[in-house]
Amino acid sequence: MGEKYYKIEDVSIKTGLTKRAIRYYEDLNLISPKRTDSGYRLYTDEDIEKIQKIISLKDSLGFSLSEIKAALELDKNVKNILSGELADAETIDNYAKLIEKQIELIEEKSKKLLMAKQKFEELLIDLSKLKQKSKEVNKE
Amino acid sequence: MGEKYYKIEDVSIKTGLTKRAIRYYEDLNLISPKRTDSGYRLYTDEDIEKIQKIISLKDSLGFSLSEIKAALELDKNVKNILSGELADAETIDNYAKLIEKQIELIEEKSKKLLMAKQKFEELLIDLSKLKQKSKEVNKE
DNA sequence: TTTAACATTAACCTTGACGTTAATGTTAAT
DNA sequence: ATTAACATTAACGTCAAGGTTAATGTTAAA
Repeated sequence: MGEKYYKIEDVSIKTGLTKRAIRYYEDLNLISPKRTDSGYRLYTDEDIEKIQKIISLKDSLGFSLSEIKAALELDKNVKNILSGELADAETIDNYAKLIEKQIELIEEKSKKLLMAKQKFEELLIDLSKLKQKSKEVNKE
Repeated sequence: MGEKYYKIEDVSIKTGLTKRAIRYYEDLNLISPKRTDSGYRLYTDEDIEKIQKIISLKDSLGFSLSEIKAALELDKNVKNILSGELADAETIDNYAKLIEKQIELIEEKSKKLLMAKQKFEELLIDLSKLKQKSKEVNKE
């Protein structure tokens, strides 16, 4: 199968990350692109999707790169099990608990986010009321 | 009115931040506690609430301290206007736009958070199905 | 074939958000 | 009056997440 490969500059353009950041993520074993014989990094579409996932987790969840690594590995391990890799009941239970923890963490963050949003929305409403009033005053 | 004041160690215990971090936030002008004649910092309940707000913004939104500062100042400016400080229509509009931006940012983060949550929930479901199957196999 | 535009590693630099240590002052209790 | 347990500032250290620079190799096009 003829897979398409991208060089690092293309990936940089596609993802918005700098080349330095992309290489840094490789240092942390977050991604592992192929190489040409001469040593150039070659990225697949999958690699790029993974990078975009990383960006999203970093920006939205405020996760550190090492937390992201843990989450991605958890995801991968579970998917391996789901696709046939054998695992005993205890292992499965442990993974399930880890996932539950992640979900709880996300829910907590969601809640706080919505609270912050609500505060801003209230401010906005108050401001628009104020604007309305000042308009009426100027009419007279 | 006899306001209650806390010293830095109490604040540290109440908020979970280290004393170093609390002083650092003061360096960044995020908080401005009173001082005793001898120079000891004195915190009010309001100060503590503000610190808790900062912690929440930092952890849930993944905001940097300077972003938090901007958001808190925006909040304060708007509240000043709402409580009587005069401002022309343009100023009000500008603040409104800034608030809208914050809200959009929060919505974006919320969306991504929920997507991540959903992925984990799907994993969890698949895992529990798998567990069910392995139980059945062991019965035979 | 030489040049422009890519790529590589290695090494040092920077910024944010604190940790740590040192030297010293203050307060409350004994 | 002394001591323990607080407090202060100042200064240097650290860690994550890259930025920047230097020296060098590769590739595609003119």
